[in-house]
Amino acid sequence: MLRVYNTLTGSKDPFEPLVPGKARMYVCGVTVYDYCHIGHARSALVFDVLRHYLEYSGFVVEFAKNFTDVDDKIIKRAHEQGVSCENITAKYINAYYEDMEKLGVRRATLEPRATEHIADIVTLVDRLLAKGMAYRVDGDVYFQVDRYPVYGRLSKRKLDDLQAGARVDVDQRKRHPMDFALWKSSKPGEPSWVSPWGPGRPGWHIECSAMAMRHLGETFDIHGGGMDLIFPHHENEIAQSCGATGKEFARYWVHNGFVQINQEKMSKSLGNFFTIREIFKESEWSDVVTGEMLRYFLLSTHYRSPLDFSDQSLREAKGALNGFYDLFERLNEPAPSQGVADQQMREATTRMRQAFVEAMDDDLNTPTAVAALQKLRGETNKAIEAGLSGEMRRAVRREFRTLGAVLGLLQPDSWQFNPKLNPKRVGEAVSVEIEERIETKVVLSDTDIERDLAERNEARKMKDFTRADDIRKYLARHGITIEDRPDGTSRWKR
RNA sequence: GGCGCCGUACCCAAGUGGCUAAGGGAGCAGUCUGCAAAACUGCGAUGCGGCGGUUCGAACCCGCCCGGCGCCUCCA
Repeated sequence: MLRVYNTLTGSKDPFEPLVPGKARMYVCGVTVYDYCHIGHARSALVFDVLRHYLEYSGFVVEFAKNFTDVDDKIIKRAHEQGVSCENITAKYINAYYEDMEKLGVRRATLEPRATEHIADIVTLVDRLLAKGMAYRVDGDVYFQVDRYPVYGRLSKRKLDDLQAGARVDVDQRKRHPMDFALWKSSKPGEPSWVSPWGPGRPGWHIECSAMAMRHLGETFDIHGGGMDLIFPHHENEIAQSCGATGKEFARYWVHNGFVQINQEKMSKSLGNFFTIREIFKESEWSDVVTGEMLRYFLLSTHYRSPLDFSDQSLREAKGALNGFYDLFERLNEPAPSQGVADQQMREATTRMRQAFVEAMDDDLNTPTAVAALQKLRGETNKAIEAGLSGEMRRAVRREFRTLGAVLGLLQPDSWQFNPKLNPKRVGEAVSVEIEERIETKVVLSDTDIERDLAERNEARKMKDFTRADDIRKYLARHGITIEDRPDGTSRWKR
């Protein structure tokens, strides 16, 4: 049974959904005013994996992930560029879909937008006003935090502590410094909707409460997002939701850790920011390969731990994945109908599947789950060595595909031996790091490589091994590895 | 000032009270190969930042110290 770390309780809690067999989750999506960075990628991937694993475990998953499409930053960006807010949000929603597709992150089953739920938001604010948990100041409406007695239960903070730490100028019209806006009156030129309190727009936190309740009900199972959302965003969501309904809001609060650069949080001020599209653009590998490298890298650390992004870590992910795809090539080779290692392979597969499930059950321990796949890779290679039937080979490949699918890995039939997946920037010079030196190589085209390979095989037939090895060395300098097969043919990979 | 996290081999990274401290990458040696690649076999932390303590027993619990980081303000 799956156990997830619940920020609310501070412990790994068994996942028991409200409705048996059904898992309802809401994840805070992005504010669409800029391109997504690798941190967004991590968050999106973590919850995509959680969803996959819930499905693998037999749950029907209802998964809502919102777009925040009305917000100060969007308005600012629109003003800067002299375009409408819709212009900005449409552009970055599109970019988001492109990036996520390359990462292999599926769309949520529901993708609500704040601007499409103004009526729900107004109703919710009204409820809070009626209950005396919110108050009006001019055209604004604020949530009054001291009317919600357990404010701070998610982030484990006390209102008094927060007051002491407040560093921001406090709006004097607020009754308590931590009161936050549910509804903001809009200035001229800002997006605006009619409301009982005058023209305005929703505050940041209220949209998630309204959309989650609308689509998943007043109480649902999982609410997720990045660590940084614990306070104040999720804290405020809880306060206003529970305040309005008197019921529990989300039952499990799941938060992912940050991506860092050189042990420091990524931030625009430090200039250590990598957008997803930047990484794909600069990768020397095709999008399919780069996407899988990124996923492997992001899942090789537990989702709650900080994770340091670097070129080296991506390269290591590539190296680790190569082993799997080398194995899949081997599994495709001709095999006997009876294998002496079949039985032992069957047992190893069962063992590894159990290890995989056990790891994922333990708060989505993807590093250990990946280790189980690696272990199975070793066992399979050994079994092939000993003799593995064709039928068993196909069964093992299916197993890798099934378990890999939970993590979004190991799906392509072929990888490094599939020329279609690899060539990129043909004819261009790229920098490669070889033994801590940066060298330049030219990316060869497939036809160039095939031609050289044919020439080399001619030389080999003539026993001109000097010539053959020269060609091998030449290709090696350009990052091409040749594999000679027992039948005399050769294949190559980048 | 308040709250919290991390420090495991050359690198990445599981493990959080009890069999020989997972797994990957890199490395070295061997088998195989015309040479390679891949694969296989073997090697690699007597120790888990340091020092104390609790315990029959600790990388895992407690205390102190050292080093690094996050949140308290928009942020995945």
